[in-house]
Amino acid sequence: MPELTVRTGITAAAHVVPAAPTAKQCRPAELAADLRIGIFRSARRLRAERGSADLPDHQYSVLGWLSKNGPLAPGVLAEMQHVQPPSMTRSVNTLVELGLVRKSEHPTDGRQVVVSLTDAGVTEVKETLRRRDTWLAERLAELNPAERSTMAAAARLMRGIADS
Amino acid sequence: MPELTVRTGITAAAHVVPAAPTAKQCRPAELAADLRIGIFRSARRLRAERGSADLPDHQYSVLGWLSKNGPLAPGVLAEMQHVQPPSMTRSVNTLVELGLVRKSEHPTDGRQVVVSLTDAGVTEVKETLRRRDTWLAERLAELNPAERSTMAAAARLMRGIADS
DNA sequence: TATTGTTATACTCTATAACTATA
DNA sequence: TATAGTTATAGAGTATAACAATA
Repeated sequence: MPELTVRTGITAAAHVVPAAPTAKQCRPAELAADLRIGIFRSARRLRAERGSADLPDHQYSVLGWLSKNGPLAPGVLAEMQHVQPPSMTRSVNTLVELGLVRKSEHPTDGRQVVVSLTDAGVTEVKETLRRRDTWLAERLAELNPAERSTMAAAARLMRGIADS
Repeated sequence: MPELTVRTGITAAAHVVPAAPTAKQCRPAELAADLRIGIFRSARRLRAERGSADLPDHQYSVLGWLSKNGPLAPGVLAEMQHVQPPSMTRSVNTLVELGLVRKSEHPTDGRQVVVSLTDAGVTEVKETLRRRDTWLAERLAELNPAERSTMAAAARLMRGIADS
């Protein structure tokens, strides 16, 4: 358990939730409704923070996946985004025109195309993430250490839930 | 502070986070990145749970706002959804054809139209929320009481953050 | 013959501008 | 004259089907 004594005056229970939820609020059914609202509202607000290219969500996701996974084929990107291949062809072409990605030949398979981020694309991803995290960090900085600890634990639990 | 002694064996600290986050994970900058991922992934997964009408998000939001606020004018709905009036005209007409909303005359102002949910529309909203909450509640039921308490506190903090 | 990607075509959603009806 | 809403038209995004190139 972290000792934050010096700076916060809080010792052992630095991550105790300050205003304890009631037992009712912790029942799965009630909690689900509360949490759903919190998640949707936060996601909506966060998504509004964008990089300077101000891309639509579906185009930004392409940059996000390339940033996370490295160069990918259009077919793979289409599958990731749950769209059909022709739609991804269109999105990728738009991003090429914007100078955010490039298309290159596959080294061994002449049928395939490899899509990768340009420097501008890398910058756009970084800028978008930076703006979102800056906005969120400013809000989190207004919380007290115990509340931040709660959010840190919740962040990990939400990732587990989403991946289940 | 709630006493959950009997059922959980946990007394004073029922909402203590089980695996305490490290101090680093609680710093606003690091926490923001973790939380952003948790929020986006959870929202994406939750949004996939829909009612039987399987409406696109923008059409479902109209039902959601009507459900929350009662009958509204198309212009108000357009403003809420940040779209232009003609777009909302189209969405509302689609929902009318689906039998989920109705358009009526304004009692005093002949220019205005009042959009309200039909019984089918009410049912669709309830079903969507029920499916999302059921899915989420099942995941939450797999957590231990302390983890659920953490999520309950986080839910309230997220609503505060989103509304700030 | 199967796979990868693109082009052709149509439908949906959105926006701006012009129009109708009412205040 | 101002307001609420619709219609007209055009620009994106997506889907299915057909096509081209390669394995």
